[in-house]
Amino acid sequence: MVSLTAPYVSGFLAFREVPFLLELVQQLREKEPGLMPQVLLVDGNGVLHHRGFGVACHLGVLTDLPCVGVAKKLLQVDGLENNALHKEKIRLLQTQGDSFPLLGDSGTVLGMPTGQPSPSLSQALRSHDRSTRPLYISVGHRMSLEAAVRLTRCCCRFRIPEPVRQADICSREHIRKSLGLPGPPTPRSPKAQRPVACPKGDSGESSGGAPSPQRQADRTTPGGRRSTAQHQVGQR
DNA sequence: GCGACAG
DNA sequence: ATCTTGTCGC
Repeated sequence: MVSLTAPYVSGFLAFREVPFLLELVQQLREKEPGLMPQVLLVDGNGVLHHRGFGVACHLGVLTDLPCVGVAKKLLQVDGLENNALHKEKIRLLQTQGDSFPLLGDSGTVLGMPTGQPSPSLSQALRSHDRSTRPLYISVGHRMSLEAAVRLTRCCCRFRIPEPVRQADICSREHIRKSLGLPGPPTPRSPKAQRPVACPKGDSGESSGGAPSPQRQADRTTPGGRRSTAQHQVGQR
């Protein structure tokens, strides 16, 4: 558990989160070098960024590890807009298959939106779903966009790639345990469960070698209505 | 008032 | 991020 000091400002996420992520990597290097991941999936953007250098780039440079930016929303930069046209392209991803390049006004390919990851794992997808929100994959460090997209999709059991999802789940759990526990020790009723993100079908097939552990995690709590940003964060 | 807004 | 609302599967 750490305490964040920097507030969240769009475009400056790295300045808030990277110091803690970097420290985790360094601790790993020192104490458990055998567990050092070959690549990090970072919750945020890489080059898909106002200045072409999002948190995934930032962390990549400081750790010298390959990094992939995995964002859940389109950061509207370099002329990219989450407008009707874009949404239509996203909607087509379902049927068209994979993804398309996000080309900024500058002529740079900034990223790739990816739809539902593996059709083989989710065939019930076609029940009449519209909620297909994409992931926005961008290069962080030392990896091509194509490899980043492939790797990310291989890690997806649900919408959120499993390394990111598990970091999320584990960090929330850690925080919940740390601060009293209004949680779920008894999943009693078949009704009152926490609805999980994704769709319906998923053939229970797990890829043998999820190739990449990863880093990431943090949850913030409003921390009172003081304007001073004192947020609490879980790491793992 | 309205749109933006990675997490 | 957090919050609501709605849908679907078990």
